[in-house]
Amino acid sequence: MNGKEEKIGGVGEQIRRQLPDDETVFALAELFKVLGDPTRAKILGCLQIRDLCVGEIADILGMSDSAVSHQLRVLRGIKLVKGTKEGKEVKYSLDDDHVTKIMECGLTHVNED
Amino acid sequence: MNGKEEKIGGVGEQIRRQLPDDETVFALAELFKVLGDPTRAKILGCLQIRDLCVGEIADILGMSDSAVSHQLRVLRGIKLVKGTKEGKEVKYSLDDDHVTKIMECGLTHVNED
DNA sequence: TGAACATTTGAATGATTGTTCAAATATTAT
DNA sequence: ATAATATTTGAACAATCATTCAAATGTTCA
Repeated sequence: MNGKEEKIGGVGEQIRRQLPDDETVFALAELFKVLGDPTRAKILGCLQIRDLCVGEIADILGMSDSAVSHQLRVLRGIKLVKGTKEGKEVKYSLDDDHVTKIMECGLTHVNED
Repeated sequence: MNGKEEKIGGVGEQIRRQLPDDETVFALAELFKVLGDPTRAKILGCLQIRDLCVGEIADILGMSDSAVSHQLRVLRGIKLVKGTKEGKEVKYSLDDDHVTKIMECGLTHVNED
């Protein structure tokens, strides 16, 4: 025992027990990672105003349809947005209004000081 | 005009006006990006339980002191945590309780369905 | 059927990022 | 001063990621 390793039943285990399980932490981090890209944040911002199709979002943000489609796939992947086919277009919308709450929550932090 | 470019005064401009300015979007994305790493999320989880110094966090999470210190630097960078020197240790704590609110906000989304 | 439009997909590229390792700094105790 | 402990720092490496480009898929309309 050289004092560097953790003691049996030490502080480590005591606090580890109070932490959320790994699965939860990873899911939470994954959610924030997806929100943590400016392009995706902008796309979500657009969809908070109204439902839009790929081409419209690309127009608004000045990006290629392809780039937008790639990001929408990511957003769809963790159920932040959903797309429903309408003729030859696909109309995208927020999957639930939780997203809006989380982003507002973040905005309060950003807009203070 | 081949129908692919945006019309003058079209949908793009109309919606663009309602979006938060770029500066805000980038700050928001930066915040979420920092939260979007499992290690950093865990560190914040630890500090929600109680103030801790680098070595303790490394112990709890089974990581090297160096790796923890690197991430604490990132967290300090956007004022999510603050560290105060106590002897040869540095005690870290959450900079404000906003962080906890944001993470709880995210957890509600993760724990549903 | 064939042309035009909307979206998706896959590979490639350049950029960013988390961890490791070794070395540096700072504080306390002998 | 020397040794031991705690934290920080910088360079390096592998892994991840966003965008681009070209091609593929699917849908509508003539």
